[in-house]
Amino acid sequence: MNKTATEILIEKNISITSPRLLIIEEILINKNPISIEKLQKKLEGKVALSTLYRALNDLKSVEIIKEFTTTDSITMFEVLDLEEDHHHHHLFCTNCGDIVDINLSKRFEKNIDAEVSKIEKNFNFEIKDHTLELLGLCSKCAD
Amino acid sequence: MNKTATEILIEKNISITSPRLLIIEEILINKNPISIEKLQKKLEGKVALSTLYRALNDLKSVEIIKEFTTTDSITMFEVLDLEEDHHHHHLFCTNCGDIVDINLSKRFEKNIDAEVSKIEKNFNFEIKDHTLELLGLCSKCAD
DNA sequence: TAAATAAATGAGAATAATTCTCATTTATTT
DNA sequence: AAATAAATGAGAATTATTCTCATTTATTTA
Repeated sequence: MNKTATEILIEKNISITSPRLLIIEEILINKNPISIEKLQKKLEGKVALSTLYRALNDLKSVEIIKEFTTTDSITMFEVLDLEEDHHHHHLFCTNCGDIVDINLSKRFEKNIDAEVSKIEKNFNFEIKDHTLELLGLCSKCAD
Repeated sequence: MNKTATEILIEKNISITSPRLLIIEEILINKNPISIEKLQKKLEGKVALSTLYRALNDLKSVEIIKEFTTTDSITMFEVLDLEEDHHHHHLFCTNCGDIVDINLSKRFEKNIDAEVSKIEKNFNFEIKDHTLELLGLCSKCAD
């Protein structure tokens, strides 16, 4: 069963406040990563802008959420999946900006790992993580 | 043989000015993508900051360079490879921020394409492009 | 469970990155 | 070489984000 926002805060041992709950819930509702812009709109009137930024940083520092920036410079947030292995990849709609989380098959992940170890040797790089980013049009935007 | 900065500007039919030449040369010298911060430092005293930003936008709009943002929000620029197929991937050093261009084997690219078409169907997404981002430590930063 | 303490919030000021304005300079065309 | 068009530099304006501090809310203690 899914954790509630309150449970998540308790688990991470930080105090339970209304802005934090609202923010976590909003990101959870969205299921996929959400842009700061959308978050702002959704929480308009409920959470002050300064609080939004500060609370997002608080939630990041206890690893409840993760921030990343898209290749075209949009700041996004996603809830970190606490229990499961949360390695995943992203599907970007280059038209509306929506991002969808995807998992690759185990078999293909193994393929990637094999290729990655070759690259590690060739480039003398110690690779810790990877993501495959897929860019295109979501069903709505494809018409 | 490699094109000179002047030749690149002529080819794209935009006027040849000293800031544009200096910027292209600086990005070319670096071989790999360069951050706006580094570019700024390198061109300090030679190109006004407002000109730097404007010229970068000009060069982007005629597709001489490409801008992208790293997952941790650093703005980067790279010269687009005019002749060759320029599909490539990036190796990110999470410590010093350096980025190295890499090519995957043809075989592995085909693997990716196959996996990607499955995902297209499953998610009803029209995928146009992909990049594999590898995150880790470059040889210097690994100690 | 109320009082004391600690932490978080909201509003707006401060900062940083980027874009805009406009008078001057440089490039291109005639 | 003169006329026209385009680009530059300096600093003002804008936008995203962080910071400050008085007030409010949450947590701890008695």
